Amino acid sequence: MRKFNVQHLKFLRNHSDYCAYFSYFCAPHKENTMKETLSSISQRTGYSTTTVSRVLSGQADKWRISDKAQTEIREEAARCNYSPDIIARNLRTKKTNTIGLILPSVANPYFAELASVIIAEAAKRKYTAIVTDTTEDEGNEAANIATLLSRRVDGIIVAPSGSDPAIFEEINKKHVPVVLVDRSFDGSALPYVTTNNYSGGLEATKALIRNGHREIACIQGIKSSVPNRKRILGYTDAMKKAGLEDRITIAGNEFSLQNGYLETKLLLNRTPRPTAIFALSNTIGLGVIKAVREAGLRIPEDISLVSYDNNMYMDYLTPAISRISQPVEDMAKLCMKLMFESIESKKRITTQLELSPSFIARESIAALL
Amino acid sequence: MRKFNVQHLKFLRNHSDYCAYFSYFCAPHKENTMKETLSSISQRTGYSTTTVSRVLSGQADKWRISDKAQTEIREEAARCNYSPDIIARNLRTKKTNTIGLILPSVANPYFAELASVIIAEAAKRKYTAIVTDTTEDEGNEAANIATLLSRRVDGIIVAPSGSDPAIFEEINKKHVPVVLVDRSFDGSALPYVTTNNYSGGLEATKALIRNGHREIACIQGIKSSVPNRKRILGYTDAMKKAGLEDRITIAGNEFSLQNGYLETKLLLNRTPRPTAIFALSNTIGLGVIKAVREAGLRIPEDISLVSYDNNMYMDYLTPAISRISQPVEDMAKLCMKLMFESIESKKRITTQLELSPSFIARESIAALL
DNA sequence: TATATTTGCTCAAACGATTGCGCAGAGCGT
DNA sequence: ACGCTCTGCGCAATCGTTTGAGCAAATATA
Repeated sequence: MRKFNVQHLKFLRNHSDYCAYFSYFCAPHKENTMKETLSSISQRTGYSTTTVSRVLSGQADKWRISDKAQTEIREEAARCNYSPDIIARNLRTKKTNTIGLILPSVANPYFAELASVIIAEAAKRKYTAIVTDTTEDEGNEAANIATLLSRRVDGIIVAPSGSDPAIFEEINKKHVPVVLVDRSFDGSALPYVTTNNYSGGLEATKALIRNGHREIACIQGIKSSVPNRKRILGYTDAMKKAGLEDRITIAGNEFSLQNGYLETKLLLNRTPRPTAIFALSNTIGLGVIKAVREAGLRIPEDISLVSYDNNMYMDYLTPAISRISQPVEDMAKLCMKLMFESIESKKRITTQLELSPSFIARESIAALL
Repeated sequence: MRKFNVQHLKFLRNHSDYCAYFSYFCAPHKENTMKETLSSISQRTGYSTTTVSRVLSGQADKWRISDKAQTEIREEAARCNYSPDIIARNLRTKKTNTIGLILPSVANPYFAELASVIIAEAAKRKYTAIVTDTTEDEGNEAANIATLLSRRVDGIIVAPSGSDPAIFEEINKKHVPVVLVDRSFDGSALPYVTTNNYSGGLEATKALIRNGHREIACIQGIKSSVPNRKRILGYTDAMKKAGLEDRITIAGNEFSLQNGYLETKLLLNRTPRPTAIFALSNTIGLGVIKAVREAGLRIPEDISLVSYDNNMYMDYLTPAISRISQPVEDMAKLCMKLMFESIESKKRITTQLELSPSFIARESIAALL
C-alpha cells in the first residue's frame, strides 16, 4: 500500500472527502489485518478523533456528544472490534495503570500467595502487575527497580531484600508511591503492611516454655531481614522473661531447607541437646524434620518443633506441626488499599500496619511437665 | 514557567541560539524535579535529539557519531541520571519487551514455580512479565487476554483454562505469538511445551499394578483439561493391559484438597474397597491423606497412594509419598526459548514438545504380593 | 580545479491516544 | 435585528522516542 502524508490532505474539506480519498488510494480494505485506531474509526464514521475518543472513553456526556454520534461511533467500534492502544494512552496521560511488584522469591509459596492476591486486587481496579524476583539479591533488586521505573509504573510494592531504605525513600519522594510488604525498615517513614513478627517469635517460644521446655534452640533465616530480627527478638525476650537467658541458642543464616537441615544436625550433637527447636520459616522447618528423622529421633517425643508460616501440608505431616500463621491475604489486600489510596490522592502516605499472627497448636510439641 | 512552542523558533539557526533562548525564558533550572528527556539533554549538549537518541541507544557507530559527541552526550546523560521513557519508545517501535503470562492459579506452587522461572528467563533478555490469573475461569481468561493485547505484549504464554483453542489461534495468527505451557489443545497447531501426561498416568498405575494392586481408583481434577484427560487415558490403558478394565474407577472433578477428601470418603465406603488410589494432583493427594486418616486407616498398610506433582514436603509426610514429578524448570525454559525464537524471527512456530515425567518411588505403596 | 565520496549530524514525520481552546449554528429574548 | 447562551463538535498540540531521508562541510579522487 502506498504511504502518504495526511498533512497533504489539508485541501479536503470534510470527512466524506477524506473517506473518498482514502478509498481511492488504499488497497482493498483488509479488515482482518488492519489494526483499528481512533482515526480509522474517525474516517469511517465521519467524526473527528476527538469525538470518537470522548465517546469511547466514556466522556461523551461531559462534552455533550449527541446520542446519534454516540451510537454510530460505538457501533462502529464494536463492529471492527476496536481496543484502544494502552501504550499511546499511557504516553499521553502519564499513567500506566500498572503496579510493580518486587519479591525476594516468587517460587516461595508464601510470596506466591501474596502475589496471587495482589494480582487479583489489581485486576479488580483495572490495573495489571509486573512481577519481579530478586532472589534475595540486592543487585537484582536495584535492577528491578530501574526496570519498573523506566516502565513508568504507577506504584511499587516491595518486600525488600536489603536493609537500606534510602533508594525506596527517594523513589517515594521523587517518582511513585512505594509500599513495603512483609518486611519494613526501622526508622523509615515508608508505609508498610507486615505482621507482628516480634509477637510471632514471642508466642511460639512461650508455647514451648509453657510445655516445660528450657533448652530451646532457634534456627533463623537471613539475619539482616527485619522480620527475622523481630522474630529473634521475640524469641530472646520470651527466653529472658522465663529466666532462660543463658539457654538462648540462635543458629543458621538462610531461609532454606538445607539451612534447617544442617543446623539441626549440629544442634543434635550438642550437650545438652535441645528439647525443642523453633524454625523461623516453613522451609527451615522441613529441614529440621529431615535431620531429626535421619538421626533416628522422633517429633515430638525426642524433640519438639514449632515452625513459621502456614502451609496446607503441615497438618498432614506426622505429627502435624504447630506453627505461627500470618494473614497473607489480609496483608496483600491492605497493602493494595494503601497503594491505591496513595495513587488516587496523589499524596504520599505513611500508614504503617502490623497485623497479628496467630499460633496454630498441633502435635509437634511434647509436654515435659 | 511560560509555555512556548518550539515551532516558533524556526528563526534560530543553531543550538547555541536555542540554548540561549531557553535559558532566557525558563525559570531557574530545577534539576531535581525535572524529568530528563532526550530533548533536555539535547538542549544542554547542543546536539539534536536524533543524535542523542542514537548515542544512548547504542547506534552511535552505525550513524558515525563522533567520539567527541558521544562522550559529551554520555557524560551529560550520566550526570543527570537519564533513563529513557520506555512507554514512548514502545509507542514508536511497536515493541514492548513484555510477555504476558496467563495462569489458572498463581497461588498453586506448581504454577508459582513456573512463573518464577519464566520471570527469570524474561529478565535475562531484558523483558518483563505481566502475570495474570484466571482462577480456572474462562471468563477471566478472556478478560486477561484482552488486557494483555491492549497492552501490546510481544507474546503470550498461557496454561489455558478452557478447551477451545480458537481464540488463541486467532491471536497467534493476527496479533502476537502464543505458546501453550502445561496444557495443550488436541488438533491445534499451536506450539506447546507440556509433559507427557499419558505416560505419567500410565507409569503411576503400572507401579501400583506391579505391586499387586487390582482395585485401583483414580481421583481426577478438571475433566475438560487436557493433562487430566491424558492422565486418565494412561490410567485406563494401564488397567486394560493388566486385564483390569472392569475395575476402572474414576471419581472427582476438581484440582483441590476438598475434592480429594470427599471423593476418598466415598471410595472408602465402596465394596470392594480400593486397595490403592491414584491422585491426579498434589492437592487431591493431600485430601486423600486427610480422609484416610479420619477413617482410622493407614497408608500404605490399608490403602496405597500415588500422587501427581513433586513438592518438597512430600518426602516428609509419613509415609513419604510416591509420585509423578514434572520437570517444571525445563518446561518453563523451553517455553521461553520457543517464545523468543518466534518473536525474534517474526515467524509463527509450531513446535510441540512433550517432556517426560519421572516416577519417584517412596513408601506410600504397599506390596500385596 | 572540479567532482565524487565520506563524515557527522539535523529535520521532521511518525506512533495513537488525550485535551484545552475555540468556533459555527441554533434557539431565545428583547 | 441584535446580542446572548447553549449545543455539538473539531483543530492542533502534546507526550518522548525512533528513524528514513537528506544536507553541509570535509576529505578524497580525478
